[in-house]
Amino acid sequence: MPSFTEENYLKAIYHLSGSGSQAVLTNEIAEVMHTKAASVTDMIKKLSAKNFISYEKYYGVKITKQGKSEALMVIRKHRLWETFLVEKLRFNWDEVHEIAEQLEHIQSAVLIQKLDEFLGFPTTDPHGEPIPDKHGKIAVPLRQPLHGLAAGYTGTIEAVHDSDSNLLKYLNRIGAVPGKTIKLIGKEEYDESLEVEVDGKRLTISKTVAENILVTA
Amino acid sequence: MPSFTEENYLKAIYHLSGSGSQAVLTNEIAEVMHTKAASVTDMIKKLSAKNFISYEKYYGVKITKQGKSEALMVIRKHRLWETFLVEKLRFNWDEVHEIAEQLEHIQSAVLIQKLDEFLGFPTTDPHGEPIPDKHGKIAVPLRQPLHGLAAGYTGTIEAVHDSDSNLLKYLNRIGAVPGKTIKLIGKEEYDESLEVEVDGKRLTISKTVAENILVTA
DNA sequence: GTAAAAATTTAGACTGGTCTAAAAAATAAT
DNA sequence: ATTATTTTTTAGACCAGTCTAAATTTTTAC
Ligand SMILES: [Mn+2]
Ligand SMILES: [Mn+2]
Ligand SMILES: [Mn+2]
Ligand SMILES: [Mn+2]
Repeated sequence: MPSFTEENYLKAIYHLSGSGSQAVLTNEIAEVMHTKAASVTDMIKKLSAKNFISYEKYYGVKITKQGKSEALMVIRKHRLWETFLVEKLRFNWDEVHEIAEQLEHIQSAVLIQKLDEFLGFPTTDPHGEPIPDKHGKIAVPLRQPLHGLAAGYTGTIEAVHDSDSNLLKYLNRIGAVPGKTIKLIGKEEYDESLEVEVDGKRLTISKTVAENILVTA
Repeated sequence: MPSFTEENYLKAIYHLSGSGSQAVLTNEIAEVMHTKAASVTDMIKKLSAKNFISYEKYYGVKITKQGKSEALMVIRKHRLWETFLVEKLRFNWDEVHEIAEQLEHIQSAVLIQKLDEFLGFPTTDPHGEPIPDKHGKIAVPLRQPLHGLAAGYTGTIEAVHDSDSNLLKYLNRIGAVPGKTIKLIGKEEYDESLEVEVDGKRLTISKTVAENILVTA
């Protein structure tokens, strides 16, 4: 079994690799883990020794089948707990990520199965992210950041990035939540801000915000 | 904030001290923590430096007001999570202790308040143990192990010790659960087994079992 | 009251995870 | 092609928590 810390590394590597396809570099891991490259190299060796990743010196790491499976189980737990916190305990969607970071490491296969059942086998978490099933199968939806699309685009908000509480509070305030239709009216060249229409309301959002809104392709 | 490990030590010391009244010896702690006396001495120094306990060399430790408060919060979380697992996730009462040992260390005051509310502010856990309130106030009930009482005793089962899953399965099978009336018919001198009547049924229980059943005084 | 036994503490070492500073390899610039 | 820069790895250290073995203190036995 991977340790608490190893689970966090595997999750980060999985996400950085685009669900396991590309190789991930040491510095990329260091950045998202808020740690130093030297620490990452140490951990990489441990994960490699346990066959969770394959490692070629100076050329980054690739997650293995086994590592991917572990990562997906942690992601499943994280998203189920977030759903529980919002649906059952009535948390706001901006308050749950940090708590789920802890809950995702509780070890008990039965627990997570019963939790899944209790929640009615949800398919997405409060931020629109898909929840892997008990076999680690996950629906990989086609979607892209709103920033980068051309003016005239119309689509549906599929998910939003969940790690910044202030962003989520803001998105909730302007009604930019998963399921809503969003139109891209125009782009401002100077600061790359976007003129959009969400839920019938016209407003301007910054580049940073637009990068965190994921819409249908 | 105390660490994961420090919380487990504080909880053990609190229980061993009889809710904080008596001093606790190094070897007692080592035994319940499944560790060695040398490790306990090391930890004692850390807990003492943080003012969770007061420590006199060679004469054991006493838990402080602050240490007691921390211990009670961990106990509160443990018992609320056990209640959640049984009441909401439909676990059997013998399956929840180990999982609650992990869940009790999740850090979030809001979480535990919302959980308490979700459960309808329960006052006892699935094994009959009282749940401290958010201020750490706990009802200290008068009760004693069934073993040691005199033949002829009649009373109510208040609680049972919860750390052994096989014991709990057995108690459930014979109907010796909190709330039930229990009569002590007689004692066998040889092995200190007891002849009892639980829920109208006559049966013999061993000394070990009787030590784990807590009844009204 | 001294000796033996038991309990406790110290000394030194190990693992997991982290860090800084220095060395080595890879990439970019000229 | 050599130099300069960036990335990555290694070397050595630290902290939390644990261990074994040895030293110290307390308690028990006679
Ligand atoms: Mn999250
Ligand atoms: Mn985490
Ligand atoms: Mn318990
Ligand atoms: Mn615990």
